[in-house]
Amino acid sequence: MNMIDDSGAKESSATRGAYLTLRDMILTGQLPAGQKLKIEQLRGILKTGASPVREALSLLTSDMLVERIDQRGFRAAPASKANFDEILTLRCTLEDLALRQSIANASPAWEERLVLSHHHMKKAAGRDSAVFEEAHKIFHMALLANSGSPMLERYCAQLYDLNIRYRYLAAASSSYKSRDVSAEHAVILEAVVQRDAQAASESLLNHYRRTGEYLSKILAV
Amino acid sequence: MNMIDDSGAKESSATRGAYLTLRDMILTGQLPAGQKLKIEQLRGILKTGASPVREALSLLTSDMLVERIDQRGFRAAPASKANFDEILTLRCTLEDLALRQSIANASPAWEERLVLSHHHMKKAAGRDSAVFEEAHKIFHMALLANSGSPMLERYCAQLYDLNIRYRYLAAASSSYKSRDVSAEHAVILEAVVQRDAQAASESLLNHYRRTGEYLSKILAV
DNA sequence: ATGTCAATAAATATCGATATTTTTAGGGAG
DNA sequence: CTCCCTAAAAATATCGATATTTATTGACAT
Repeated sequence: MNMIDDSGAKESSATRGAYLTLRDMILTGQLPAGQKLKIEQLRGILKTGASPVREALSLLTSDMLVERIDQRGFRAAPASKANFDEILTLRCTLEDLALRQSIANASPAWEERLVLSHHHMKKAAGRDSAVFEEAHKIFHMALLANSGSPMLERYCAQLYDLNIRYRYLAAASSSYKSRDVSAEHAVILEAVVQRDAQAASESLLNHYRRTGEYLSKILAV
Repeated sequence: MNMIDDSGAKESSATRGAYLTLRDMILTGQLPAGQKLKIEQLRGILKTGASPVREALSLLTSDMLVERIDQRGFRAAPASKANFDEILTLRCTLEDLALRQSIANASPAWEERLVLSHHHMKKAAGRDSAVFEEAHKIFHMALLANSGSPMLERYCAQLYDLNIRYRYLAAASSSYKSRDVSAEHAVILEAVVQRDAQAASESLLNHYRRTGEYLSKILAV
């Protein structure tokens, strides 16, 4: 009956907490790709029982962030240039589809949501990297959020996260500052507002491919 | 040390056993779409502890066959015409991509594997429905298995299963006998052997869309 | 009647202990 | 020196019991 404690937020369930923490640790590289994830070890970090840890790892399997080998435990999903290229290709295919569907279903509410998330992202530009990352994801997901296709959006979100992981892996988000990504974002938004699906898709895909090229060099095999 | 017992197969882990059984029960409709999945109830059916059941359900979340509502348990993923249409669209997009990549990477080994799986499927045509279903899936997955893109193949396999579920839902595989699907399969295979990506993709997508139309009518809202 | 609230029942989530399995390490035989 | 087999250690997987949370029921006041 004493939930007045710690962070103030609702730590709904131990499993969910473990899931979110582990997810973050893998995305940011605190848990390196390919590393064995031992239950006892994680129990220590997450300060919870074995069941929630185990269940969180099972859930992370959905997101392809963790691999499960029957009877032999879990490991952080391995990373490779081939995997990165695959993610980029899939992202281009699926986001193209999602963006076009979103534009086809365009509504004032969606447009407003887009403008707002773009605004928030711009405001977060100078701030803490983690804050910007969050806003950046929200903007990009908002672009796809009107497709009327929940599964498609889920796949896109998954792939987005997998891609983020490579960004962290390739040297703590230095890629953003070196290029004028904010101009690219503005171009995408403008095309969407104009309901120009072709232009929107092209600029979105180029946005990804440029970052992809950059990361590819760094990941060079 | 006495593993001489029952079925003869290796029931590797309780979790895996539960996963496979539950998966089958959901795909075939023994566990109806949207149904609440209570741990105790499943424990009885699967004759195992709560932990493996829970973990199996978490894993089925990956496959979008089970929904997890934090603190409120699990339920079989709901089914709807909208969901069915979404699956069909995604399947067409992703399998098109996978098939074209597979053909681009074509090799004698892959071609032989294809011919064999096609042969096995034909032999299984008259047999038990479950046997044919298995062979049918293997043939279709073999078409995509040369894409060099594991994630893409995983998505395709997932979507294939989700689609199967609707077939069961729409009246126990009567759709197969009513149409000459075996001819369609032969056409696809032939196009692939000829390395004609365009023709292969078109016949594959038509194959799906025809079945889709048929099911759509039955699922009529 | 109807809506609210407390008490009860049911189900989920979590813990701690134990059984199983895999990995590691050590000690001869070839 | 290498290979294989066995014993010990470590880690995973599973069970049974308990704590928490959600859902249900029925009494009571409006």
